[in-house]
Amino acid sequence: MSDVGFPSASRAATVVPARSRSVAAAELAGIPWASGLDAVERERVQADMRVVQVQAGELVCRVGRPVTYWFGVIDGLLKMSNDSAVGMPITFTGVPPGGWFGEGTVLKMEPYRYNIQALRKSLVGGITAQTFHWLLDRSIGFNRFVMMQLNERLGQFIAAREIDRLTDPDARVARSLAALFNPVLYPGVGHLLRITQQELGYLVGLSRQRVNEALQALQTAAVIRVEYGGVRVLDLEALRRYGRGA
DNA sequence: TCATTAAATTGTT
DNA sequence: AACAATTTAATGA
Repeated sequence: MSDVGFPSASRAATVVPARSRSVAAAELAGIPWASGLDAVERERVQADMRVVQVQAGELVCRVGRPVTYWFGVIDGLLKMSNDSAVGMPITFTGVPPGGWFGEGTVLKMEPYRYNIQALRKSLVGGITAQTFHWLLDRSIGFNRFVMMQLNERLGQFIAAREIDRLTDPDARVARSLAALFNPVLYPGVGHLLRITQQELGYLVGLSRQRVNEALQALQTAAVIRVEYGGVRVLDLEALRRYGRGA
């Protein structure tokens, strides 16, 4: 449960040996919002971006910590827990590859409002808040990405509240999966989401057995296909509507 | 590259 | 929660 090796302004750089590295140009091309940048912007981002591998259970950022980076999942799976400082945890959201988060807090330069922890060994990238703002000031494509991101996430939170009220476990699993397959928020996922049934159970709040049962039902309904270590979506629209009227 | 072994994940009780 | 079956990853010839 230690912090990751992003050099936070105050201490981490001295406590944790630099586990972060820079990115190659080829890797940068795989990052969703990087394709819309011009050469100058891309160069600065490449110089600024740090990539670090986090182990399962490690915290990427903690509530109340000063904002230093805008983060994104390059590979793996993170869990965003939106718990209040003292109270009970409120919502759990999975963050699959292609997901970038924290722009709300980076924008306002407020402390982080969530805990983000790795559900499995993951590769996380980040750019500094300074570079984030620099991009906002000059790249229209970047602005468009962030705007889409904010808008889409709003929809996600509304959907998440609805999922919490659902009683049918199959429907809960279906909707949660649909959220993870969101092509706007998580362009890195594609049609095959790498997630174990154990991890899914942890996100949805169900036992692994029940998740397995739900996945089988969804597969029978020809909405998804269950694969080893992952789920393939066959009909995203049907997955979103599952448990409601067709 | 292939065969063997260990580890992870799944399906079932 | 425990178990067996299956799939993947790691290892070494």
